[in-house]
Amino acid sequence: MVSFSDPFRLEIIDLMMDGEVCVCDIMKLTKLSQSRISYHIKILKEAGLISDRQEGRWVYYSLNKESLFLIKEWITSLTDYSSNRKRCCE
Amino acid sequence: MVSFSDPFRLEIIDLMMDGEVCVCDIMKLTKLSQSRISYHIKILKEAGLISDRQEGRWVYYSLNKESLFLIKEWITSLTDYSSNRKRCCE
DNA sequence: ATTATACATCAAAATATTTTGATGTATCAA
DNA sequence: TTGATACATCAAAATATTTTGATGTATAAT
Repeated sequence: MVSFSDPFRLEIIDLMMDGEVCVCDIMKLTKLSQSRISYHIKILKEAGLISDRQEGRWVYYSLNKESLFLIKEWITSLTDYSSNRKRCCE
Repeated sequence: MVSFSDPFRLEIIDLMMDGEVCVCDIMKLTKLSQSRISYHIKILKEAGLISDRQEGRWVYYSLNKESLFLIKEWITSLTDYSSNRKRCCE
């Protein structure tokens, strides 16, 4: 969740919408430097948001649908639970 | 989205799960200082994630279900769009 | 009117994150 | 085996966020 906290990471996530991308794809599409992209990729990966698959010299990254689903479930739980606490500071 | 980026904000959000809370509630439940809480509240508010309602000296905060729903929709759009891009760097 | 409570805001300090540029590793092609 | 490509990693610098403690504002109780 905390790894959503950077606008460039959101951009990278958006790029993965329509499938796998490699760092070089992201470079071309965003004009970010390679090490900068690798840095953000690493954070997304550590958060479990993306998966990787190596193929020769390339590493293909894609969204981890399962972890995105878990986040949706968390958000749902936030709003579905309902009570009517009114008082405060008693 | 970017405002989810702090663990204390996530904690505050969780406290709002079961309804309205005031800053003093959050103080008691988290042991964070008042100004610290106000700071995070402000960020959540600016992001549209929470709504506020004043009642006398108290300000009651609650989750903005609509904005949470929009985030869920965004996440859904990330995973629902599907193609089979395979090539890279051509 | 005075005091207390609830919360907001501010500037400075503390801390954390991000960016950069260099270097490292693995794979592949010639 | 040499050189090029794709990407990872690192340390230092740049930048951004967060925390703290003080002060400010509004409401309400005495």
